[in-house]
Amino acid sequence: MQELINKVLRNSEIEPKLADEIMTIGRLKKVRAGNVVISPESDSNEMPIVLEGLLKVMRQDKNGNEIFLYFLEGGETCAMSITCCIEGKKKAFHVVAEEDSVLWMVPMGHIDSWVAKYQSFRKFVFDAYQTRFDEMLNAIDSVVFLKMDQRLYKYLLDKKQASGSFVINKTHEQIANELNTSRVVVSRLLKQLEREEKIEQHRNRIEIL
Amino acid sequence: MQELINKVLRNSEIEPKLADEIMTIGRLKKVRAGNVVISPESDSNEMPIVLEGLLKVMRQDKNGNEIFLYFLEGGETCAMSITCCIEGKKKAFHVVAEEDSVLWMVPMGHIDSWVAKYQSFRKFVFDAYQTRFDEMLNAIDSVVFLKMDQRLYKYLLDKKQASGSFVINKTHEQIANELNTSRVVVSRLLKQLEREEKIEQHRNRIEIL
DNA sequence: TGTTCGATGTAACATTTATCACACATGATC
DNA sequence: GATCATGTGTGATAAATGTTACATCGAACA
Repeated sequence: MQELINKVLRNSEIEPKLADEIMTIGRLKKVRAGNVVISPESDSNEMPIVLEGLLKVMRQDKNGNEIFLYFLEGGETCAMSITCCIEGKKKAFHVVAEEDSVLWMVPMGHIDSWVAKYQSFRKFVFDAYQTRFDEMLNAIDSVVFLKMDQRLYKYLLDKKQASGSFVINKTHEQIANELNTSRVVVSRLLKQLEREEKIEQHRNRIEIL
Repeated sequence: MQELINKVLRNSEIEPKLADEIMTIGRLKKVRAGNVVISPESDSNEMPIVLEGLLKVMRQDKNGNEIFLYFLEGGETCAMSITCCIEGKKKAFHVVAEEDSVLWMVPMGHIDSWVAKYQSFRKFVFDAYQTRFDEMLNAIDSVVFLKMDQRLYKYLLDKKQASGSFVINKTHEQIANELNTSRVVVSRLLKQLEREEKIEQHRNRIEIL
C-alpha cells in the first residue's frame, strides 16, 4: 500500500520531505463504487487524494435534483474540500466513487503550514484550483452552449477518457440523473447515437465506437 | 487615492506590513463601465483587486456566445486570474467593468512569496477561491435547475444586490446576451414580471419593486 | 415638426425538451 | 419455462424556448 502512495506522490512534483510528511500523517481509505466520499452532511476535515480509481463530483439542489460536474482522477484532489474545510463552510456538493477507489485522506489541519513551507505544495494546491476551475467552466459550457444530444455525447466521451475504457456500465436512468434530464430523453438520444454508429448499446452497457 | 487603498486593505484582514507591500508594489487602474479588464487575449500578469465599483466575469465559447458568471465587488479579487497567471495558462473568461471602477493591479510575481510568508494573505487567497467556487456553483445552479423566467428574475435580483441599486440600466438585448438567450425571450419574460408587479419597465431601465 | 434609429411589444411558427402511457426485451429466480 | 423486476423503445402530446417578422414607441436631432 505504501508503494502506491509513494508512486502517486513521488510521481507528482511533491518534494520528498513533504511526501514523507503526507505519508506519515494521512490515512488510507478504500471506497467501493457508488459509495459517498463527501457530502454536505459529512463534516469531515480531510482532504482526499485519489491514489487509484475514479471519483465524481456532483452538485445537488434543494429538491434533490443532481448534476454531474467532473471527475477526480489518480493524483488529483478535491479543491473545493480544501476551501470548504479551511473556511469551515458547509460543502455544497457530493463526491461519489465512480469506481472502486483508493484514497489517501489528509487531515486539513496541516494544509496551511504546508502551503507556507513547501513551494511544491503551493504548486500542488494551485494546480488543483486551476484544474477545478477549468472543469467547472467546462461543465457550464456544456449546459449553457450545447443541446442535449451533444451534451450526452460529450458526457460519454468524458467518461471514456476518465475511465480509460470504451465501455460504460450505466443504465439510461443513471445517465439521465447525471445530466439532470429524464430517462426517456436519454433513451431517445442514445438510440440516435447508435443509428449514427457512434455507440453500440446493450443492457446496462454502452460501448463507444 | 492612497486612502482608498488603505481603506479597502486595512478593512480586510491583511496585516499592515503586507498591506504596505501591496501598496508599494501595485499600481492604480481606472476603468470605465463597459471596458474590458481581462480577456483571453490579454496576457497581463497582474491580479486585480477591486477598490471601488463593480466588475463582471463572463464566459465565452468559440462562437462568441457569452454567459454571465458572477460579479467582483469591492475588496474582492479574481481567483481565476491568480491560477491562470501562476500556471501561465490562457484565460478562459472575460472580466468587464460593469460600472466605472477603480482597481489595484498587483504583479503576480509576488504572489507565491506572499502566500509563503503571510498567513493573512493565504486566508485572503483561499477566501477568494471559496467565494469564486460558490459563485460558480451558483451560476451552474441557475442554468441547470431554473427555467428562464426564474433565471431572469434571479439575475435582476443579483444585479440589484451587487450594485446596491433598485435601478438597472440595461437594454433587453444586453440582458439576453448575459443569459445567453434572445432579446425576444427576455422582452416576453420581463413583460410577465411587470404584470406580476415585480418590476417596472422604462426605456433602457428596469426598476425592481 | 418630422425624421430617424434603437428599443420594446407581440403574433406566428419551429425546435427542443419534458412528460405520459404503454409495449416489449432481458436476465434473474424459482 | 413461467414469473417478475428492471431496463429499453417509441408514439402522442405538452411545455419551454428559440426564431422570424413586423408594429409601435420614444428620444434625439436636423
